[in-house]
Amino acid sequence: MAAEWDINDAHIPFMQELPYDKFNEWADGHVRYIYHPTEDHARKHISGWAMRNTNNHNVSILKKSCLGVLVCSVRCKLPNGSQIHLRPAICDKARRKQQGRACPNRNCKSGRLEVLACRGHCGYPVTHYWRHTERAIFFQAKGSHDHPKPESKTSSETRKIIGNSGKAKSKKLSVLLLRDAALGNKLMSLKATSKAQLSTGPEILQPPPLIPDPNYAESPRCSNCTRTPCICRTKHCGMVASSSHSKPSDTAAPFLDPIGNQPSHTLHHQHLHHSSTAWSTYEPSVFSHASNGYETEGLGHCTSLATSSGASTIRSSLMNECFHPEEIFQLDQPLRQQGHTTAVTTMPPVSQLPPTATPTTLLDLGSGAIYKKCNQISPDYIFSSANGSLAGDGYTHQSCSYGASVNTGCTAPSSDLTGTSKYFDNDSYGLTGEEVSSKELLRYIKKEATTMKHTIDNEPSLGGQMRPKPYDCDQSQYKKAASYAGRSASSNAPFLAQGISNNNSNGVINNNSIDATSKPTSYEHQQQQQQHSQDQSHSNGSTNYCYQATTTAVASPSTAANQMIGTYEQSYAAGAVYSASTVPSLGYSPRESSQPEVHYASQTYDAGDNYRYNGSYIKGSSSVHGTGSFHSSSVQQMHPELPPMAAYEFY
DNA sequence: TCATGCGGGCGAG
DNA sequence: CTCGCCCGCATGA
Ligand SMILES: [Zn+2]
Repeated sequence: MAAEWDINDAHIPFMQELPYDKFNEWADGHVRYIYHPTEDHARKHISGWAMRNTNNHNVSILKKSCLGVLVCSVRCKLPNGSQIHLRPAICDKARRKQQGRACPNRNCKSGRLEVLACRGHCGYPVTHYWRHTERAIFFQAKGSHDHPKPESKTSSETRKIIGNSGKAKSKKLSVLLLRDAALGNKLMSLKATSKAQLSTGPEILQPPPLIPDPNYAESPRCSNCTRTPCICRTKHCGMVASSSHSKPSDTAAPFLDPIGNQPSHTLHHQHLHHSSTAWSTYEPSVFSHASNGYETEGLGHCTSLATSSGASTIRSSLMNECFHPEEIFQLDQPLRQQGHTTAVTTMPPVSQLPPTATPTTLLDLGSGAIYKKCNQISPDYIFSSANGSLAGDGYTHQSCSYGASVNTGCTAPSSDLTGTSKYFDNDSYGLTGEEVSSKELLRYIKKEATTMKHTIDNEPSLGGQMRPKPYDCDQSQYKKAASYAGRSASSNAPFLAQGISNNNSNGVINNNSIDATSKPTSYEHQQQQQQHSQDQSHSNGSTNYCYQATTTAVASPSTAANQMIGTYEQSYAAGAVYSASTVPSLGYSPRESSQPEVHYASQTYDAGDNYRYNGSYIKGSSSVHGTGSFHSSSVQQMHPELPPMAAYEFY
């Protein structure tokens, strides 16, 4: 896992080989993924969740917050037992319109659609961050959705089409929903029945639980918050519910209330089981979605939670509660009968699609969990433990990871250099050049510079520290993070620190860095299965996947080669070095723990920073690099045109 | 009409 | 300062 990096980091460590993750449409929980620049879904910032763009005052990082899901005010149930979970319109205006509409469920007379707000991140909507670099598209999610999955875009689109054709849109919709649900349920049931099925999505299934556990286990923190003391409400599936509790009851409350009535509240209180029940209502839809992503969400959380709590059993129970495959199936048929055979027909595809179309989602889940650990752990641990060394686990991981990364970095470095050239290439594409000139850039730069300096010294730590922050609940986390950053900076982490703040922070730049986080997924999958057990151990043990720290990193310095980076890169390189020494790299990899593949080298920045800024800020423009060296990793989220280079470099 | 991005601004903490 | 959010503008389906 690449947990090491954080999107906000001014400089992300880059690895020679990025462990690209499969696209996860339903990323949930604190996960980080690294997608290939050519990954279409990633380029489009697609998500099964209804994510709306939010202004974080950071050109280099696109931030999106979850709008939750449209549910029936009465929480009516569809024939199959599932509930309606429509996709909220991203457009505020359109969403308002949606809200007053009558529930599409034929059987629901009085229900009206209302938005079930997401408060999965410490009481606030789950946020997704996208950062584009030449070689990769970095994705990071903060928070675990405390609501059912909304209809997937594809399904919603289908509905629209159908609706258009016919009038009984609502009805048709309901049908569709049911189908979706059914599919999802089926899928779920299948999953539940055997992991074997996982094949396509096996990862998904397993991962979630596993991942969560470790993370959870390791850190006292709540998955959501990451913080040790869970600020959030989360805890279990209950996360949501719990979260509501814990957190701000306020926020939570609203959330619940809307639902209607009882449900949410009860659920929360009840906790898992109840929650599960609650979810169950939702779940159907969720699952359906799941087809795409797979339900990781609902289940995942639950499972993860459960697992953490211990409960394989729980899980099963949850599954039962949540899924109700039987119901689903039944439903399906009815639905079909109702009509839209077409829809039905479509459905199947959908179900299938998930795997194919949205296969990534599966992975994500799994990976996500893993990541979390790494990420969360490292950061948290780091913080908590301090440094180090110890920390054992977390740290160790970090160290490990870092080390690994470092190593990689080292190795990478050389490559990087070459890469640098690549960067240029990249730059060309990515950045237009422009520079983002904007104030922000300057700000970032300043920040980076400052941070860089610090970081440089410490870079290695970066990953670790930085990351942690991300996960944690915002406030505390952020704050902490910041503090950490500072701390780390002193120590090492600086980089990350910079970036961390998503929102307004400017700091971030695109670097390339990737962390291993993303890898995790890949690893995760692999690892997961293998590791799951490990993961847990992880916590214990340490290492796990991750990152051992090999020192190899050193090479990285060479990376400095990165000259290109000039600034950063070098810094990174240095960082890498550091990492080697200190850092824990994130390494994702568990892969080899020992080996150095990764290379993150985080560079410190110095001058380099500027580049980044350029790049990132530029977003596209930055051609800046022109000189070649830049890597331009431009951040531009939007255009990831560039193919990933082999090397990474920094952006 | 919307989905999406961008970015100014405000307010809370 | 950091964040969350509201709001408007612009673009492209
Ligand atoms: Zn959400």
